[in-house]
Amino acid sequence: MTVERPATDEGAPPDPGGTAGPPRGTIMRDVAKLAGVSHQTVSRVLNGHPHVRPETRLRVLEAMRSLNYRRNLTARTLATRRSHTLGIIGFETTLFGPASLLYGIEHAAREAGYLVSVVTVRELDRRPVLAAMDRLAQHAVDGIIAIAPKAAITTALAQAPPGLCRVAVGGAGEADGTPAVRIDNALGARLATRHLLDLGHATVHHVAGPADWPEAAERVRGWRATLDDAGAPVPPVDPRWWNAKSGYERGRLLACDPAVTAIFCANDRIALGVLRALHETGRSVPADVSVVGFDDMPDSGYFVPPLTTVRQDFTELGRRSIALLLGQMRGDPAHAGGGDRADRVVVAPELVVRGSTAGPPPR
Amino acid sequence: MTVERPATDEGAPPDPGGTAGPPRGTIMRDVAKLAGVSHQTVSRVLNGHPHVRPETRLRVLEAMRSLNYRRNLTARTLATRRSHTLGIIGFETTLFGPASLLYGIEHAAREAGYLVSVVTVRELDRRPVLAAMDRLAQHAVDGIIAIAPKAAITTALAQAPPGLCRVAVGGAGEADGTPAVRIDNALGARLATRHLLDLGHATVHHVAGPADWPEAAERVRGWRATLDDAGAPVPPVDPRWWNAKSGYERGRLLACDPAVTAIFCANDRIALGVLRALHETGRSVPADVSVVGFDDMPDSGYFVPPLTTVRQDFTELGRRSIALLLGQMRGDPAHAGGGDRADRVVVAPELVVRGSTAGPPPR
DNA sequence: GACGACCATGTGATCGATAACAACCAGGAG
DNA sequence: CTCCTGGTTGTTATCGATCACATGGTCGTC
Repeated sequence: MTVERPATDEGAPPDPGGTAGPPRGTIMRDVAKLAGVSHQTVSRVLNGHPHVRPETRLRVLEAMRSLNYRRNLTARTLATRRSHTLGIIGFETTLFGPASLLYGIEHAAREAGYLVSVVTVRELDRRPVLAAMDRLAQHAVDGIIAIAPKAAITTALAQAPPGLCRVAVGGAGEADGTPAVRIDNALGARLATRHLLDLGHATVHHVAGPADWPEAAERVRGWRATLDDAGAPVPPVDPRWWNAKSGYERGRLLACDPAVTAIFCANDRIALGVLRALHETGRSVPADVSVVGFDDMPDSGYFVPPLTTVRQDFTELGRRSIALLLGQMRGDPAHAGGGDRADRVVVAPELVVRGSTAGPPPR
Repeated sequence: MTVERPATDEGAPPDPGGTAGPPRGTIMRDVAKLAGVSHQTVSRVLNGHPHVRPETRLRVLEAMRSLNYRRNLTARTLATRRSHTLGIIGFETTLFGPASLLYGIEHAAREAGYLVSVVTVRELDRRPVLAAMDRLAQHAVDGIIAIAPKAAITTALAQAPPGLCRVAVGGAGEADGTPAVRIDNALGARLATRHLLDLGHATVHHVAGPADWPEAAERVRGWRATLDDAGAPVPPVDPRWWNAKSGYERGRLLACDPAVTAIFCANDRIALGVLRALHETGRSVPADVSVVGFDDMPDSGYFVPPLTTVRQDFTELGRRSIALLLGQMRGDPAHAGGGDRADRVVVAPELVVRGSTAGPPPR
């Protein structure tokens, strides 16, 4: 029977992969030959199929080890149509939030046995997002996760090549058929605003992020709703970019108004600018004015003073988005998308109280 | 001759890719059939080979367009052994520096026609780095770029699977055979220290980064050399982690010593902590103490006061590392590695003077 | 003792491209 | 007119895995 015969007979082909020639890596056939089995049996061992005699399995494993065999994932992908690679479309990935998201996603993907390929887009138009998806699709990714802070990305996602699973993470998760994972921005804004009102402030001013970013809009919404609920007046907002410069400029104006005693900023960078503006105009924080941020960047605790802020758990966000994507790929109906509720994951943020908030100054 | 015959004869196979069946994408054969040529001719058109009649080429292109054909890169990779994918091994990619590097690398790679796959490692031991390389190698990347701030990564890189090109970016570029791209950290430190000395300070204190990070060590070296050259005393250093907490703790100590009038910090985050410590102890910046950072993070210009710092051009760094890697892959001898000098690219940083530096206080 | 079920394994086709080689055609040299 | 050369195209093997199916044993059963 075949098991007993030595590994070197078999009609004696003229040793094509012999000693000469370019150093081609060891392949399944080499392992099979050494173990005295067929390549198919090697494949079975590799994929953990049942119906392989333990003794045979050991012999194959031993052969793989001694030849230092690694399977060629390209060939596997071609045959199975599954690349075990996920595509990530990123935007502004040098910022702390997106970078953290990327980090969390990569980690979760690896644990699930996937490699991630990253494409960053510089503008949030439909065109470059479609191009990115196309590129990823050509590279045969099994699914796509888009870091999608603006609606343009999400709508572009809906036009993905059919059959390619996708998930949007971040943004506001507008319902347009693409499963999404996001932070509850409105809740975060409520927590911040509530905190300030509870400290006794008559109202809370807000330095908002860009108006066309759903995340910024949601934070405005949560802030306004909380003020309304409390019967507090709602000051005007003037949306700006997510950086310290915006906070500084807006802060200089707010600082002139002695009625301003509490400011909720759309993110920590804006808060940094606001803090500097207040400092420069001689308004002390938190004695004269309280400030709250959003994100909990790594060093927010070392601003002057340490910043009270709303923490987003980006790692969790990454984990949840991978889970959602994999569920969808598995055909799990709970994640199928399209109107059902399980395809909208919302993660709760958390208020971190530090030294930049206190009660209003006595009048 | 074959060109004239309609696309539908050819022994009439029973329309295998017809209307029924699973929606398999269009492949080269479909295009070939529609254009009335062989699949090989389609391949020639796709790869821009000469010796294709212009008329034929147009017919093929037209067929590709009308079928919305996209070539299967997996099959191409299997046949050519080139995946047009690069592997990136990242460390601490949520920090501004590495995140920017990643961004720059991805951009440059895309322009060169490559996709990037990212693996982040959590510890800088040899083991996880080797595992990361292994994973990337299995996915058939054409080359590897490692964001390599510590020596452990670089030495691990040297053990990469033979034949796999690699480049280290960041770190200090220790000569161990791996081509490397890096910032001239010593020069950056010199610029900062020189700037402070030129302002009239008797000496410059330094809050260093972790001792086992070559980048931190190089900055210490540049700082010390500059002091030596000027005949200034060299205060002791106490290496710490790259965050604001370190700067704060060290800053509290330095603030107690009235002789301290100038502090050079190993990065902007440390500088943030130092600024806070000085502020809390009532030492004014820059009137009493001058502070310089390193990195030029996005909001350093909005610290209190705006931070004078050393700017690293991460985008350029990414561009250069891709260029080096591609040159090496091309077999270009100028980039071959192994003792020759062209495989050590050093990028010069730049001093950005803002409001945190001034002359020493009058005694 | 013949039959079928089931385990263990091998054989050949297939995934979708590229590479190597052969075939056909036209035109110029001898 | 024949031969040779080189542009244009087709045919077949190949990359390295998986998948579908066939095959040859072992075992229990009637």
